[in-house]
Amino acid sequence: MPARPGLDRDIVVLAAAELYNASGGADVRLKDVAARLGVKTPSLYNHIRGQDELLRDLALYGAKQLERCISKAAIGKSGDHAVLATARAYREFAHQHPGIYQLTQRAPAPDDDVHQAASAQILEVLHLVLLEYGLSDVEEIHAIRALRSLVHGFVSLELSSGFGLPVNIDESFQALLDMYIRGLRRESSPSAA
Amino acid sequence: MPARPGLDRDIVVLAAAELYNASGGADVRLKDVAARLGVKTPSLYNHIRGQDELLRDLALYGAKQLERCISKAAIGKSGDHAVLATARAYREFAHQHPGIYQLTQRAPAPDDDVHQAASAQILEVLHLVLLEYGLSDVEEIHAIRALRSLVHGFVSLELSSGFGLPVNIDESFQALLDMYIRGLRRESSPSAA
DNA sequence: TTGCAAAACTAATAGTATTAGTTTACAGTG
DNA sequence: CACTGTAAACTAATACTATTAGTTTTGCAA
Repeated sequence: MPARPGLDRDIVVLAAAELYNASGGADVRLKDVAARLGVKTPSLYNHIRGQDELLRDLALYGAKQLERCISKAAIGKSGDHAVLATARAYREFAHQHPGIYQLTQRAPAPDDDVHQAASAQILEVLHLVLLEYGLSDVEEIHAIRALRSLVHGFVSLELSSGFGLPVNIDESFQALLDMYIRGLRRESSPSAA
Repeated sequence: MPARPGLDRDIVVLAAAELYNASGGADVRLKDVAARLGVKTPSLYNHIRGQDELLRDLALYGAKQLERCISKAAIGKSGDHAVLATARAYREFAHQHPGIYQLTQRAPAPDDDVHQAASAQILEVLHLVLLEYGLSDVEEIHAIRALRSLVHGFVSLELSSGFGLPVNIDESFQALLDMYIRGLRRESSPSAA
């Protein structure tokens, strides 16, 4: 005689998200998700199609959260301050949601318009942040790719304990961003601002 | 009546490596590895302890290969040329061995001295490449972390199809390295070399 | 030639995802 | 207030993979 927990898809995704974050990116089994919700594994299938779809849902959920997070950080700021704030918010998001962050790195399926759009939103934020540097289209593409590479690479190494010493990591990140910003300025004003 | 293929650990690891690269980083099952070697799955256990150890062996194998690859690229070069060559070799390695490259990102277990040493070797190469910039210890730590972040981030996004447009990716990478090198020089000689 | 050790095999176990089919709880209707 | 249909839980069953146990075969060495 099952008491009805009143699940729905969002609740399942949220529970999975918490488990992923708690485990720092390791495998999470449907069994564990079900257990956390006080339910047997097959019951999840009333709300999700399966494991693959759940991972996609988590990636989408993460992308939306990440986008909101960096957007808010950049509100009311401009130029270098906006770039710094965005990058820091990005890194902080990865720290606070390590499991979900890693899932957001899965590329959306080519035919998954919703997920594609969510990814594009993140790029849009970076575009807006870089607007006032007055870069050409091509320069901006390079600049966005550079920023993403920089920040993702740093965060990714950091999360996988790639940096041996725990000290000075914040400083390293800051130094990296300083370098990026100097590079930006150089492109935007050949005569040095 | 089994004909003996004459396997050993290295052959198993190599076969797995090829499968990982061919699949671009997706899951590879012991079943597949066994099949490629013309053997039943349990026979693999005569040579490896299990899946986990195989992954660790692959990561180690990859780390050694990567180290050799970037070392060779930097031989006979100095300064900016050495940095560029190293970064390009790193990226090229990831292109040519996408599956193994991703496995090399798994952090070695703290008590796995051999694997730890192989990872350290890679850092050692970067250290040597940066030597002649005359950085302080702290500056060098930042510079190494920056370079790793940069290159790994770029390659990682690239491999996961993170960059929408296939055009100009080489240029983006070059622009990123140019930025890094300018940053390096600035630190090494405040009065501009 | 014989015997031993390594390395293959088959058979069996365990864990997870998934599907099929059954049952129960709740919401809306008479 | 009883009745019924549906959604969502359950149990049971299937498939796939990793792993272990125990058996057999091969090839080398005495």
